[in-house]
Amino acid sequence: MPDELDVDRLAMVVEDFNTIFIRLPSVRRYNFSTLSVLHTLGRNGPLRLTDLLPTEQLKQPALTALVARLEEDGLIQRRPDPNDGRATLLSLTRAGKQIVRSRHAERVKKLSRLVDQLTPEERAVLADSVHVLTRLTEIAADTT
Amino acid sequence: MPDELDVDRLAMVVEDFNTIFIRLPSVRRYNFSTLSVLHTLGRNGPLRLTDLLPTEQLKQPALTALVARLEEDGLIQRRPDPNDGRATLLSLTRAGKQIVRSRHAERVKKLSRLVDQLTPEERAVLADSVHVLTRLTEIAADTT
DNA sequence: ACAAGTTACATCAAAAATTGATACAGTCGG
DNA sequence: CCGACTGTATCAATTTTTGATGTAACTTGT
Repeated sequence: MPDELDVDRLAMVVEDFNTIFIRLPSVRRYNFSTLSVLHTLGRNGPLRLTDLLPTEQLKQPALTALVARLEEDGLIQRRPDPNDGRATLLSLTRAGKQIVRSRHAERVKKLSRLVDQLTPEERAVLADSVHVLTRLTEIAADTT
Repeated sequence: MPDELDVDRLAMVVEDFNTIFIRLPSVRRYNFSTLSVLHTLGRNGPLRLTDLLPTEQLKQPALTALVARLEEDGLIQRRPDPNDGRATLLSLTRAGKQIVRSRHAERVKKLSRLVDQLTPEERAVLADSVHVLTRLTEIAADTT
């Protein structure tokens, strides 16, 4: 058992965390697309529709419709892009942020309960790895 | 900067990996629900519809319909549950497994490219953490 | 400074996916 | 073996997504 990085297993673990997170009940019944859009907007500040599009698994008309619904529901704001008359800047309202935050909080809660059952040594190993994992996601953000 | 585990950041990192994975193009255009069902069946062997249901974000009629489509497409198999005349056991066909495998392979490839850009020290830290992360998902499986 | 081409988003009808209500056959406890 | 319950299917109605297309705003080359 060499101490070499098992990327296959790393991918599997991430997949499993995904499903653990997905199974967490959401406050209201927004579908996957909706929650993803809220998450992305919460994470990546104001975005134009076109810039939001590639991160979501939707075609443009579906995203337009989804965004319209979310504006109706008071979860996102649309304002003209000062640099481009055709574009609209999308961002979360306070209510939208609240939803993203509360979902994140539930995931933290879930993770905390799991982490509590680790030994102190295991927790220490995990603690050291968090910044490396973060680095990985940063590399991904740059590379893309 | 204490070496204490930052669960909040851990949750964020997992969320970010989720979106990195989600953005990977899928071979054919199956929607989220479909891919999730395939993944779950691939991971958790034959399952009855009722046992599959709680892990998916769908109501029962939608899952029934989805499963019917997947059977049509030759991605899953349905056979009677020998222990319960009402139930059906669902499992992946060879073609279904192939899809799950190839999606996993793409994620491994993506992760590999990211990992390549880490320093050896960072990779070592990550390598040590993988078994702890795996433990976490096992705890989650048990707890649920 | 303007025509031609491109980009950002909207609109619309059609297709696909999801839901709630309900039906029905199989199972279980007394 | 009866009444209650469970597992899945079916159906009509609703919601979501798509492909095609339109329109206004930007850009480029001249």
